Amino acid sequence: MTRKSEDAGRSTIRDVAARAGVSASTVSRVLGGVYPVSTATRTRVMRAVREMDYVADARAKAVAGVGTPTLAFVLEDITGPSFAHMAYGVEREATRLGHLCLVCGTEGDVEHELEFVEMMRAQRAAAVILVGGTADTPEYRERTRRVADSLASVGSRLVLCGRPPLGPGAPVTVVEYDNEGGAYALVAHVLAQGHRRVLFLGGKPDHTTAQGRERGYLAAHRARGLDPDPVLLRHGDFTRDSGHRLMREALEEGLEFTAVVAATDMVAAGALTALHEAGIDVPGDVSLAGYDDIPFARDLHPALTTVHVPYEELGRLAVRTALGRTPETPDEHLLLGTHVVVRGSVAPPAS
Amino acid sequence: MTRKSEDAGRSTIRDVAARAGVSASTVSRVLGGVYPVSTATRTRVMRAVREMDYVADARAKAVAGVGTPTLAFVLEDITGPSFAHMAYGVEREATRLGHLCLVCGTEGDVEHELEFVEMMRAQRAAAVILVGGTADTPEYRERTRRVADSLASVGSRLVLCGRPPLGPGAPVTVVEYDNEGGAYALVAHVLAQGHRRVLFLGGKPDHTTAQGRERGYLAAHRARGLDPDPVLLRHGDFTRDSGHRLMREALEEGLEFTAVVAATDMVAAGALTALHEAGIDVPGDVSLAGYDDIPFARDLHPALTTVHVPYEELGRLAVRTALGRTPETPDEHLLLGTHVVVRGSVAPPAS
DNA sequence: ACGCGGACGGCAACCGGTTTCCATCGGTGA
DNA sequence: TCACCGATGGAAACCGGTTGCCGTCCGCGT
Repeated sequence: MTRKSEDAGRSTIRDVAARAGVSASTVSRVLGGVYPVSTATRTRVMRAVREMDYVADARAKAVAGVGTPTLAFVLEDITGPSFAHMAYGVEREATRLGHLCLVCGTEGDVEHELEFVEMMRAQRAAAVILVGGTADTPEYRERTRRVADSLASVGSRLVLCGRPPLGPGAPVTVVEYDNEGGAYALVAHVLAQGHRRVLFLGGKPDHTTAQGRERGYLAAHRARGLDPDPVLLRHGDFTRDSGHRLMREALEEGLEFTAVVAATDMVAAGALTALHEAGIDVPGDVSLAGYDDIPFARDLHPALTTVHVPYEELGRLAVRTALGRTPETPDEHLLLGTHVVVRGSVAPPAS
Repeated sequence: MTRKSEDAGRSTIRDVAARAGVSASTVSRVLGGVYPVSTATRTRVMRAVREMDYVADARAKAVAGVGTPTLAFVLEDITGPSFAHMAYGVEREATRLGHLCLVCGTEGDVEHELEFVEMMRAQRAAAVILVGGTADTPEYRERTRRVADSLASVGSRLVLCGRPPLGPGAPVTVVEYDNEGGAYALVAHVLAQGHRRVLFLGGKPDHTTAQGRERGYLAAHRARGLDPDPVLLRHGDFTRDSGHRLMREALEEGLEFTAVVAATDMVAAGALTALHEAGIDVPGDVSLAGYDDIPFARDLHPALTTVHVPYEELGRLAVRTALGRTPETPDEHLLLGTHVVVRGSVAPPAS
């Protein structure tokens, strides 16, 4: 029966005080570190703390107003490489700034998203970061604006990350990257190689990220006085399987095209495999480009020409701007740039 | 001056009580839902709640013992696909069971890991899940055992996920997958094709996951009465860049081999690119295999033969066994199986 | 020797909830 | 008509911390 086994369970600050023969306030002050405490007392208290392996309950501290602040991160699916990189940036920056980091997955379900936000409001999270595109309907704006207000009313801040702003007046921080601009540059590059029938493998038609990239695709055509054939616009989602399926269908239909631009690298990866399966050479017969520049893009064969998006930086920026603000700070709207990364998957058309 | 603008900030349960003309206890009871409250009172309270957009402070509830439980997830880098899938499983299962999910990234630094665990102890997390291999030294076991004890003393549970157990007696749940077995099966498959010089691109020499896979590599050889040339064992880390570099170096050295087994799919991806860059055909000239079966493995060219690891299930299982236990439950040690997925990257050697 | 001030530490109030215990009230059966 | 009972709601204690306020004690200067 060692002395040690007397830790009958969670011990409170008063238990520690009793053992050290002082009051709870003194223990609190010793642990706090600033208030003057005599060396003898401090030693006794610290010994008791050590012997009991005491750690103050962070929740109680939070109630008293001195807790570790928390920040919440709500996304669709952390499994997607771009989301994972944003999550990485968010988490790194949050812990750098001494915040805890809560993560919630919504599976893309708006109801879940609302539930999570409400929970985070109850948690009094310093900031709630909503990540990823969504359907930009009037209801969305209305709803999200209410969410922003109710978060603001408990002192926490809503951040929209890669998601459309709500118009003026909502207490919101927006951090976006330029989907349209990136797609424009990418498609311009493809067109400059001489391609004229460029298949676009997009995402859900009402998804803002997908829409932005699609707009870039169209704009790049128009800038050259071209008007792309509507049958070249395909819609799916942002998964590898979607790219694979869409590509296979297009091939089976006998659709004519000399280049493919996918809405994400994942989609491009699936499409590439479908092309390979059909015995089509890339970029000899067909060129292919992606979007996101995930690490794997280099390892596809041929290496994928794509648009680099600074996802990690995006995440870092989201938390930095959200946390480093005073009530007077004007609402910010940041737009990060992207750039085309030219690799081997785009070449001039065959003939 | 709308009536609404009187939400001067966070409102407490007493504010709600005042507005509804009842006591705080009554509000608590209405919100709690079980205690008998007259319809009239309930209505008045609910109206006040709605008008003030009140949400009870979850931290305060937690102190009172009725909070949303929380679970913590500590990993090296959420950017790795296999980690991301585990994270997904953990998060999904946690929210399914009504828990919040905290995530911490350690960058592989043991000090950070310890700091995080201490924070989670302060948070009174229901469970702390430590994810991913590590250096299995006596100090590690000693230290981790202390961590497990101190977590247990505040009522939370340590879970080791894909990490070596600590020996008997530590209050720990272990959920592992069979690194050695998977590597054994994979390498046996490669050897069965006729390969005799199989390059192994491993991880850090003292990393348990890397060690397990390396042991499988060796065991598969010995089972055939083979004794692999030590120069065929290379060490790096689990990144794509490591695979790329190791492969290039081996090529530059003029090392002889007819097959390559990489410790992870990421490593394999980098290696594949290095092989392509050197003009080597896979699997015509050299066969290649990976480990993890990340979604991308199918889209490499050729599609990667690899070992499937049920990462998502691993994460789910970790939280399920950690949370669904009573103090009497014996400490569990689960070992999940893996299986080889044969695709196109392994073929018999050239001649 | 006396007064003064700073160092130290305890009491009690507070953070924002929950819950036990008890008082009140209206209705019912004898 | 009165005693009794169940339904309802308030006061106060509690969860586990922090901190303002104040009393005590000690050492110092004059």
